[in-house]
Amino acid sequence: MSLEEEYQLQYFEDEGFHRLECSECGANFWTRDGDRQTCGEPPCAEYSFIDDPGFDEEHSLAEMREAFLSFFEDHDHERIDPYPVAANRWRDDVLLTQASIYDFQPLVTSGETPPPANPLTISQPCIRMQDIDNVGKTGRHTMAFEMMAHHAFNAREDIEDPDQYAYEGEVYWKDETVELCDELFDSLGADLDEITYIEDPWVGGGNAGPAIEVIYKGAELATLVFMSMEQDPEGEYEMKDGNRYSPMDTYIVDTGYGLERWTWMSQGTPTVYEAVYPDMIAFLKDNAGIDHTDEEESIIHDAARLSGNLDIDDVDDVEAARDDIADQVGVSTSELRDLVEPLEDIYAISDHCRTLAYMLGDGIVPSNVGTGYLARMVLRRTKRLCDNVGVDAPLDELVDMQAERLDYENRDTIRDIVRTEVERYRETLDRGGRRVRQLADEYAGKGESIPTKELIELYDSHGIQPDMVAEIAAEKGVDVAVPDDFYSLVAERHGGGEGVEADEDDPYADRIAELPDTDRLYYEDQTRMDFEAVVLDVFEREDGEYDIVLDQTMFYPEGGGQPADHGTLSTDDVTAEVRDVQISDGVVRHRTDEDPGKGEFVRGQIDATRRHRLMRHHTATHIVGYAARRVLGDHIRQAGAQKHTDSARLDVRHYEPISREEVREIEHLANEIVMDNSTVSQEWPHRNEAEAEHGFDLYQGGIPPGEQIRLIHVDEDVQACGGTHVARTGDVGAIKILGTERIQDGVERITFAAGDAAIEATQRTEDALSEAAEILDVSPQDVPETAERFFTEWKERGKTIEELKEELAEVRAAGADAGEEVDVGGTPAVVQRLDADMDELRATANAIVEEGKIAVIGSGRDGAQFVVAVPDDAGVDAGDVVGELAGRVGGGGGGPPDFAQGGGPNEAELDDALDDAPDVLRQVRNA
RNA sequence: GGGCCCAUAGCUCAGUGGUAGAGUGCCUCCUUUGCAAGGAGGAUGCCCAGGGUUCGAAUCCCUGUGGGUCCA
Repeated sequence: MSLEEEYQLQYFEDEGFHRLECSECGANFWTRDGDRQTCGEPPCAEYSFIDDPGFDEEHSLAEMREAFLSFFEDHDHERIDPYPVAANRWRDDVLLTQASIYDFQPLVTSGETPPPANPLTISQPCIRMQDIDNVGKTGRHTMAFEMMAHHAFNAREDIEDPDQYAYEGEVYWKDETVELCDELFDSLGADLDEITYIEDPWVGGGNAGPAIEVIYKGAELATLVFMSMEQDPEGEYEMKDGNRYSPMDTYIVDTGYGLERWTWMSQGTPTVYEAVYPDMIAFLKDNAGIDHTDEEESIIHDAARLSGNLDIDDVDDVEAARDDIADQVGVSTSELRDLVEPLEDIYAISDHCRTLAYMLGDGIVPSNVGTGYLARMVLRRTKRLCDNVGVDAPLDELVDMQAERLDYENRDTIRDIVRTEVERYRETLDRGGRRVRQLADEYAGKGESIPTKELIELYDSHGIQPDMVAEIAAEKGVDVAVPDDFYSLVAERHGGGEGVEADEDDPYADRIAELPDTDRLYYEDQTRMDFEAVVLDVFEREDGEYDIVLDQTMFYPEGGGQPADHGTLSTDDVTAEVRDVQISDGVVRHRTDEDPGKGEFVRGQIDATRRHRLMRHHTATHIVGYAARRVLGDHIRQAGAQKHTDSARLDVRHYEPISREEVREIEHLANEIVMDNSTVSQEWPHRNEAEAEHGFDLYQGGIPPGEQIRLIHVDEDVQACGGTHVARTGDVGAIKILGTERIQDGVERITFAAGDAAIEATQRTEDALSEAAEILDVSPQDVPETAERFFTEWKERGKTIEELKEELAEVRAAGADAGEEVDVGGTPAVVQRLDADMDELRATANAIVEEGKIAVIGSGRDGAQFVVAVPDDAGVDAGDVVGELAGRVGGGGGGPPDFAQGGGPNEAELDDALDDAPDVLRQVRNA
């Protein structure tokens, strides 16, 4: 079954639309103009709005956004504030927000959670990294953009249980959506006859549905998606991805209107960038000293208009079209290139700076993982573009220009981060440059070019772009051939083998699924440590332990970085020790050593000391996180946390190491909050209200499911949290930060202890110090100074010993107590036993050689060891001698011909071996 | 989260199992002296930590720590 009939809209009929087929591409489309030939979308048609804007008035970005949002507000839509560009703040399957619908996935689109409003309108900042190479060059690609949209969330009315989903009934569907689109165009003064609605079914992420592309004057200005089907092997519709789909109970209007395109359309500038970033472009041109004559200006303008009319979808097309365009505007290709390329860089810089402002403004910290890595990549690319085109304004200032325009409040932090990153990049380049120069020298010496293998290594392990290698190598006159498939070669190095970790098989998942959700009493009263319950089921495990399911429990199951409670479950006959508690699908399982019996009443008793310690550490984690945010900046966000009974750790995103000074400040502030002894409160608001009031910073520890979420208030800090907490901050007792460390780039770990654990931790540190003080026999305050003195003295002593050994060796060699002296083919040889360490043996042997004699020294200090040293021209290979001698003591040895060492374990054979040494020497000489 | 690279003198780095090196900077002296510089000599080191292999480890293996980098 096809989707053709899905497009037979009443609205089209009422308005007298015609369904036509494009003469170029064959696509079906709807239009008021019955004589129309093509669908209107490049390459079937050309842009017709350059120098001839499609709307009545010119709009700036802000004006166009406002026009759109207020239009939909006037048509009964609620205006929603945009979400962060860091989509991983509310979902864990993507890094960046790439469309407005991302804001409502997965919980709203699946019907689990109601939308914040219905219908709604929004202008959502988005970042798409996949077009990064095209930005600036094609005239219309941007990495940062705003997707203006209106959404309506519908649920079918003919389903069995209307309460099954978080929204009910139909708000509106296809006809109204197209009508709204048409009216919006009309309100801006567009020529409605020029609009085409192309049938273009949509598939993505397991969903599908009919969709319409809206084309006006050659530009795709909107996409209207009617998400209504899900993948289903039995489904009646086969879509273009080859899979089958069937209708869903929920169906959603998902529209996307590109703010930049609409703004561009209203201005008719040659490129989208000029419509969106007029101020920034003017600033950058001035800063880079780009100044065009009127004639040049008109060449650039014409070239841009021409390339806009071409089907230019990526950089390769630009290159291919350049000759053609140069020809048409009447200049040489290289002239055109020289005029246009600096502008392309400036366009890209403007766009990238806005991208960075979004990312950093939303609290992304550059790092080598996740969104942090994407931010770093964009930043480095932008820096390269600036250097390339000769923009010398500091990058942090450029990003700040955009951050200011976007009304971010954390502009100082953003500038700080950019400065830190630029400096870091400079260091990487320094390091890389040195490395490349060295390699270039090496290959220049060999008269070869730098091989691909080295290029890959330089890029993959050291972050040096191949073109940079080529540049530096050229200075040294060395060739570099960069293969076309360079980046796929890099990818190859990373291999494919993704380890799929299978979830642990739950042998009784079916039985668990049938049990009711366990009533979790610890949310009602976090301080109570005993309770009564009925045993609903008992599962005997293979290891002889039991999993007990109760109707209700006070036991906290492991979760949110808080370990499970321990304690006991007892009947009159049995007391079962609870050693672990887990929750799955709302059912709590208590791991015990005894079976209290299914159907029995049990009394539960929590190990109160353990729980209290965990509660203190959990509340303390919130306090420390809040204090860190106050001290280090608003970007501070939890990257992970784990509580224990004797300490806890909090990982936060931050762009530089936390200094000792900052640690002190955080500790002070944290303890002030403790001393304030304010109430720690919990509430269960609707998630939409919670998000509206507190933003997504709620989800520090992960994104909880469900409509109602639990919020914990500690001082001014609010977090969605499922853990157990003390009643007042004062109950935490005290907070002692034990240390900070960088666990990965952009993530700092703060380890701390709370309550009695803080005291114990302090005592441990003090014990260590006082023990050290005792050993050094000084007071604790003097330990650092004394340790330094001792260390220095120890080093000096080492040097003195070294010198003395050498002197001793010389005296020995010269003295009469030298060992047996024999003649080996005219060269005197000294054979001697000297029970000393290797250093001394070596020194002695050297001293003997100085006198022109062969030295054979043996030591029984540590097994049997030999050193053999031979003066020049003695005709004896020291390595052979040592090899022979060492063999006799069960070992081996070797070394250069004039100085060898070796040994073996059999010390008893040492003297015999030394006795044989003269013979060995003669043998080796004759060999 | 995964892959790769690196850790040796204050700095930049050589050193692939056998006596720890170079350049630069530093110190002293000499020459010259307005400065820059030139010459001679000298001092530098827990070779990141711990374990293993070996007669012997800066070097090989394992673990950890710290840093860098690429990818999702």
